[in-house]
Amino acid sequence: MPKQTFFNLPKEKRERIVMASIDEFAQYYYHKASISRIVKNAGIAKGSFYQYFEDKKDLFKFIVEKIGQRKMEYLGPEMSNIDKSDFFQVVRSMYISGIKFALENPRLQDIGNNFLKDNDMNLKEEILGETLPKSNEIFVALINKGIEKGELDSSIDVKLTANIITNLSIIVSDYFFNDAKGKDYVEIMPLVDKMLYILKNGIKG
Amino acid sequence: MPKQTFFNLPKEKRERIVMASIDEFAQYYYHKASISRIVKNAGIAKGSFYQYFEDKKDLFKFIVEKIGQRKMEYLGPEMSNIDKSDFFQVVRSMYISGIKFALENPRLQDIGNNFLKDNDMNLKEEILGETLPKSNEIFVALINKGIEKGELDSSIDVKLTANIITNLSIIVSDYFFNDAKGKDYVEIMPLVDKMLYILKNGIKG
DNA sequence: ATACAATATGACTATAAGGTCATATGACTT
DNA sequence: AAGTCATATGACCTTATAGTCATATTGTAT
Repeated sequence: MPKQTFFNLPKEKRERIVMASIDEFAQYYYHKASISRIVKNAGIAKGSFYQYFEDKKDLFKFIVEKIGQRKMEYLGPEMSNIDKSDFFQVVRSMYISGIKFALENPRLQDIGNNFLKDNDMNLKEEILGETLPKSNEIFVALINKGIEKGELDSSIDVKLTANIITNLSIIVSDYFFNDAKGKDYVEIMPLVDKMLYILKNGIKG
Repeated sequence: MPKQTFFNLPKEKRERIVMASIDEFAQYYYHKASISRIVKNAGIAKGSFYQYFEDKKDLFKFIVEKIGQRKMEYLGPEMSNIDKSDFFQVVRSMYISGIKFALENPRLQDIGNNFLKDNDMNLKEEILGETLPKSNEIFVALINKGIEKGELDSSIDVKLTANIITNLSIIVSDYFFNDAKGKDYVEIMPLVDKMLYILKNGIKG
């Protein structure tokens, strides 16, 4: 957590620091990000930075939390529909919201995705704490309900399936941004639907 | 490419350097790996290192190529069966061989996986060159043949499917090592089969 | 005006990185 | 024994990092 001093700062200054940090982390990710560059771009003194944050990790944690909150603004509404819609509708909305978030917040998406891919388990544990498992648990619950309702094949491995669905969401947005670049928002839906078709029916002829 | 000097070295010394490098990259990955630590652990002088390699990237590229070769020793035999077996048999063998490689070469697996996840596209491009797209192309060809033979649903998006299959192979071994840790070799097959079941039939009830 | 606390500052420390280079060593040739 | 060449060496260079700290500035309350 940033120190109280940081929160006492005028909003404009706080935002300058946050912006400079996001720029830095988006370009250099955590390990290669430089506090010296951040303070230079934010227009504050090095010493001031350490009046606001404990250290680099403290700042990064703050930024990652901000990203999480932002993403929740996209996913939250879809998750409240969980009980009304059927399984594939919910997954579909979540994938689309995920890509929409990525489209509208490319730098945040970049930081978040890279962080999730990072192999520094200590860092991940310290920063995500108990947040990480939660995403999977949501899908586990969703899948179990889908099975009860008969929407899903009861013979699937629930945990593995939850894992696949989580990862497919990353795959579909990576695919959208890398392999199918240049496309715009309207082209998301067909891609997501193609992926969901495979998830639903498999690829067997 | 390492300099000629490196290849002139006695085998024992060369292997000491390779081992120390693998240890270093497995623990610190590319960006945080330290040449100073490598030369210390290999028992050679810093100056000597630069008689053998152009720079850090040169060494890493050499190690990544070695890993690729090693992995091909596992996957190669399966790929020669491509024409005989049916689609899902081939994919199954490749997944299993992949996990077997990971089990028997955990440090190499670690370096390779982390490198593939890395977002430093420059580094990836410089090191993989044209190797990266090839993996996907193999699956594209395989899928097209599967469709021709009627083994696969002809309405699937081939490129997307190839992408999914490539990524599922990473997912299944990550899952095996992280979420299902402690399990031993015999427990791979059911896991792979569960995943293939989903790929084949989907999860719809 | 004075006193006090919060904030701002940048030179500084300590550490480590990748990479260089003049010199030393040792083996093989003549 | 002299000369040549590949190899070995570690002190050294530059550059960068995260983090510290004594001092200066500012705003506020009295």
